Amino acid sequence: MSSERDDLGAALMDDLSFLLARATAISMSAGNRALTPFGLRVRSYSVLATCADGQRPTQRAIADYLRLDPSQVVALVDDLESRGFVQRTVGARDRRSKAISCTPAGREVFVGAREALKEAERTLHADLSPDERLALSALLPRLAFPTTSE
Amino acid sequence: MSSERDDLGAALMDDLSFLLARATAISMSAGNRALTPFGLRVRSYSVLATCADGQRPTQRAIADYLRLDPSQVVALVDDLESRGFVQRTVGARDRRSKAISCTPAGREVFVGAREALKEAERTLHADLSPDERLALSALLPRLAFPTTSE
DNA sequence: TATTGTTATACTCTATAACTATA
DNA sequence: TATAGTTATAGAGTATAACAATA
Repeated sequence: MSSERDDLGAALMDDLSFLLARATAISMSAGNRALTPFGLRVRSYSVLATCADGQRPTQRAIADYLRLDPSQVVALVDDLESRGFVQRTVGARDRRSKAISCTPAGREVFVGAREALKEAERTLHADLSPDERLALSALLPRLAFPTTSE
Repeated sequence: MSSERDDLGAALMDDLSFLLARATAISMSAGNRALTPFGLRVRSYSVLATCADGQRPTQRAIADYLRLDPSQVVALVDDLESRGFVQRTVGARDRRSKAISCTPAGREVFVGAREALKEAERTLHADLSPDERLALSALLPRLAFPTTSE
């Protein structure tokens, strides 16, 4: 071991893309592990989260927000719907669209899953100071939702 | 349009994992696009970067540093080697290991690729202030190389 | 016995294109 | 014509297990 960090790839250490990718890999790995007891993965959890607070987003809105292709959302909603966590409802005004709503069962699993995720994140970022965490909470949204049209 | 950001998933907006994942997706997409002219992808570029400055890391060291499975490194090095960008050399002391070294051709393509990546990143993060960029450069390594053993 | 690289396999994720039904 | 959802498919990334050569 002895810290691979300093030894290799000096060129990569000031590469925000690389750092983001590595941080995300660690985070997703821990997240998926934490969500396993709930039968969810980071991906399906995030879909559930878009409707868990009582909103009824269309699949298109979910796709845009999560930055997924609409066809991926189909599969994710299929999965969540087959387990009774969400429901599709044909749009009233626009009958092409489907509003996704969270069932009580979905809401329940979401609440537990969210706690498990938060706990995993706490463990993972235990060595960050409150200030650092605050700074990240302010900075990451800038990267995740850039004004520059991707 | 009209900013999907505020509308959906309030639960996700304070979720560092989600923000990381979304930022990474944007960054990787832009990175892969920028690297296309060089016949590289973010993944193969990062392997090249570990030896481009003249170091000769083993595949195992590369796997640890990039957080890849050793079997993935095999495929990536195969690809880079087949195009003459890197070379495998059997380790002198430990004949099990293979030192990966960068060829002049590899070095050349790396330099161009690195510039293209930096340029893409500049465009993507154009709306960040120098202070914000500095803060990210300090914070992201903390997430990418946590002291907590993953 | 343990480790490096390798092969193989299966699964997840990503990216496209095309189709349907509505608008 | 254009858009929401869907289906299908191929390619890239991830995760495991097992094996040969070497330590």
